[in-house]
Amino acid sequence: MASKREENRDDLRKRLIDAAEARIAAQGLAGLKAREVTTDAGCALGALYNAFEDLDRLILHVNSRSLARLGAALEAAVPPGAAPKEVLLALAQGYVDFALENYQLWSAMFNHRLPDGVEAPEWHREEHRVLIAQIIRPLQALRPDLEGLALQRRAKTVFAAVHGVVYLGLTGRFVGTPREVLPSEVAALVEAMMRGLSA
Amino acid sequence: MASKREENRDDLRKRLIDAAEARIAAQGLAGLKAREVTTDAGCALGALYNAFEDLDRLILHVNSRSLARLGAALEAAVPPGAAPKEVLLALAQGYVDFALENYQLWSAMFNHRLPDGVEAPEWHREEHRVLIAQIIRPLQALRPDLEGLALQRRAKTVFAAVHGVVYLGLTGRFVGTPREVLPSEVAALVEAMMRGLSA
DNA sequence: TGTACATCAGTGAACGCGCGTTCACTGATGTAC
DNA sequence: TGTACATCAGTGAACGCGCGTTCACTGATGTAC
Repeated sequence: MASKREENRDDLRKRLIDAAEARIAAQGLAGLKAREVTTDAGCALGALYNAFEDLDRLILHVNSRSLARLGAALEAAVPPGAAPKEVLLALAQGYVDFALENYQLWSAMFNHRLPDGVEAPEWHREEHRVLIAQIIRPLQALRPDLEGLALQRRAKTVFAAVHGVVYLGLTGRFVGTPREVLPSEVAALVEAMMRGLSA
Repeated sequence: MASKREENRDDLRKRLIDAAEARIAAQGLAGLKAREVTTDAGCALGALYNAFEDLDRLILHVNSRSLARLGAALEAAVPPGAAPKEVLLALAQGYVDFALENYQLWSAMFNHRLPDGVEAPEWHREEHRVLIAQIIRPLQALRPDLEGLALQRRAKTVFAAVHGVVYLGLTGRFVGTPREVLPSEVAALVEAMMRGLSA
């Protein structure tokens, strides 16, 4: 059983992640400050550096949570027993919805950069793979000719294409698809890709 | 004819843009510092603020140049007299090539953010529209049923999809398409979309 | 259970530093006559 | 063309500030006996 120290430590870590998540959701990744996060979590500034290596690591944990929530949202978006085409369409719509509803947390996942030379830890990369696996399954059914690596690449391409439309649309940067038509444009994109894929 | 003062001013502006462009190309947008840029341009730190409102404005001019070069590269990538499908494919390949060859300048266009509440000037937004126009033309031929606004949106969606694949692939962030297979994956994406579109 | 010591988490003032921007001054260009 | 004054660009030291991180200290939790 956990000692008091471990309990406290885990509790503080959780409070810090909660606070950071709330701050990012409210003000975006750039609005996250060590001072504010520790105040929100009810601890001193220095305690952050006992709980985590640095602020970047804390952000990593927030992103890890977001990724898990995204995965769950995608899973929930797919109706049970749906055909592969329906599954892909549902995943794409689920992705759009998630991005719309969790804009700041979603974009924090893509905009957070570790300092030069620092790699994301393996456990976090693994989480990414799980996400792609959700696309691979229905894609496999549509493209039985694609082998392991080629299939994996194609799944990433499908993801990246949808992501690109959502990202440019939501950040409003550059030429983006307006928010109102995002769902329909993404649907058109995925449908077009599937018709192309199954041809 | 331009007075000596105007000449000097224009010359300094040009030297600053040149220097900033070179710095960004070499070290990325985040590696651009006012001190370095003015040293490179052969002027004092303060002179920057005579020539431009602030550093952000200078970056805007660099991005404007990059955008123009991108436009020219895309135009050059399309063989004269190509069929609409070929045009779209050539544009996409041209985009991949441009991003690969001008990675830092290309990503600076997408990663530069003005301070909160500051909008990009109209002349810069206009440049974005010109880019999309290059896609609209061939797309129009493939989809004569699409009207003005819907056509424009679809063109943006096509652009954003291709951009997404290239962006995630090149930044290596998240799950990206590996660099070696970018061209073939983008080609597959565009072909699929066109088959879907013309169906 | 109690006592003495060791260990480690919590504290927040202070550090450090990067870096965009300003500003008083100098010197060059332009204007009036 | 020459002189006197006005205007504005060039200079770089100094400012200012945001903000992540450290560190000497205090106090709580754990361990030994």
